[in-house]
Amino acid sequence: MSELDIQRDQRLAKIDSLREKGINPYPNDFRPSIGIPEVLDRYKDFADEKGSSERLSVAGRLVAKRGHGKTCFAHLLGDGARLQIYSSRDRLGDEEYALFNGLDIGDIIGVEGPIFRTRTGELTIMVERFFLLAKSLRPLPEKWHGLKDIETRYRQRYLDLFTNPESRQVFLLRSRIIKQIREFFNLMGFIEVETPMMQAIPGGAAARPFKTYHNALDQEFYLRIAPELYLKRLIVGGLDRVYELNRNFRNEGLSVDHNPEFTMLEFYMAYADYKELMRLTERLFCELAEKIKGVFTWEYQGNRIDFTPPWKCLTIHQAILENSGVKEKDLDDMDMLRKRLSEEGVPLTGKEGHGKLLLKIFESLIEPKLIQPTFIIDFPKEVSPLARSKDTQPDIVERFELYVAGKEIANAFSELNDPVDQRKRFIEQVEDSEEMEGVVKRVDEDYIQALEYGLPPTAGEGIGIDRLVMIFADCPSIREVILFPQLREISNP
RNA sequence: GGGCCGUUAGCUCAAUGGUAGAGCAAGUGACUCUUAAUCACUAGGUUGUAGGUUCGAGUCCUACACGGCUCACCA
Repeated sequence: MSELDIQRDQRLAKIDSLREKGINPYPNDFRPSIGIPEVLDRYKDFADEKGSSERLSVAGRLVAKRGHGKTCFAHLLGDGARLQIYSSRDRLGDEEYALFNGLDIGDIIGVEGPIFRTRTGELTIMVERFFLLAKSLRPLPEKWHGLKDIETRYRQRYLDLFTNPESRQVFLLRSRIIKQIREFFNLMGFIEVETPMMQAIPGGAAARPFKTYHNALDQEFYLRIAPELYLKRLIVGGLDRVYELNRNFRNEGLSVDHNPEFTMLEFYMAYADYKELMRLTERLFCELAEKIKGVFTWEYQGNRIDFTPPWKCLTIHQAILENSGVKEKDLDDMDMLRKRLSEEGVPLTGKEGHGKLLLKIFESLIEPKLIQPTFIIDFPKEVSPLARSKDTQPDIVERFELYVAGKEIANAFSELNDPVDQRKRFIEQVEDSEEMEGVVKRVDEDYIQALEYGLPPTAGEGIGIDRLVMIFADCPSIREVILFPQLREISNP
């Protein structure tokens, strides 16, 4: 019998013995009068060693216990804060005090009593009554080192959350960021919408989708890779400012920057163009920085990132010339670009057009070097099938991507609203695209039809929320900002 | 999918190819202001799995599983 089984059996035996005494080990009739962080705040200047006149009732997880014979100190963890409690045989009497000593670290309990400050200065509740609220059967991770094993932290996130305060902080930060983003867009008159996660034609991006099946409809669906085409249908429908903050699914490799399901903010604004979205994006990030961090600049993984506007803005050509050693005359020379890419070890199919080659050069040579917030503009039309062309340069589109810390954080453009042009580009896309395993490539005629009714001139943007949170929380991996990152299922042979 | 690294008690970690160990957690006892409480004693292991080499394997070799990093894939 393993150590774990022994401890579980001991605690199961305790449950039996409690039940014999008529004590329910899992009651739900205790109501705390105050949360633990509030106790610490309200009584932070309280200095009485004798105790308060008012009695508090608080609840939390027992995380430390120090018995001294006829007295016992312990700590309760609630809402991420720790509060000391003190029980003594004098106060509780023999029977109750024995029950208190029978509590295990990990148990959820409620206590009632006055508050006082110990000789060593710690705010403490004098336990007059206590209640077991949920018996814990398993030993907790080590009290000093916490839970270190990365795999266990992801698989049993609940343990990570209550043992490692830094981890808890990351997810509180994530929640505040998302709340602030919603507030930002709500105040600007955007409405939040929800569009299908299950799509017959996965559009709005070029990624491999997950496939699923609906029994009653007898039809295959794809989990969405982007909400884009549905959101623009809503703009056609007269919802002039919409945003959706929700999950996308892409059936691709996993990495520190990629999780198969990830959270994306997409928003669309009628009667605006990509230049306006650049200004809006700066404002959004500055507001987030100010409200969440209180500063515009902080360290991310050893690099100081400065969000003070205006941010750097480079055309994709400028970025390549500035950072790669590629000569200006070579930018239009497809053979030279190919040569350089093979030198970099980038695999090519041979079918890439000029725009695709440029983009690959940019992604392999430039992207990792863009540490400070940088807008990249003037993307080739060839790699932007949903973006509006520039009136002056039809091969270039009105589009920007935002890079921070070498990561793509946002992608935006003035939307293509010419249905004839859009159909042409969809057809080219279908013809040119490599056959992806199990994915039926076809033109989204329903979307074209919507465009034919008239899409107002519109600008739209997608922001990767997980990556944004990584930068705000200084996390090296996307798994640190996703509560339950995708891991392989443990197989039991 | 490739390469490198890792996997030892519930947790955090040790252990030249030679008897698997510590701290925390657990159990028993002592202790009425402790706080990584202290002190004494006790129990807890198929060293990720399966093979192999060896007189002898946690340690060396092979395969597999899971994870981390990285490369590839990736609008």
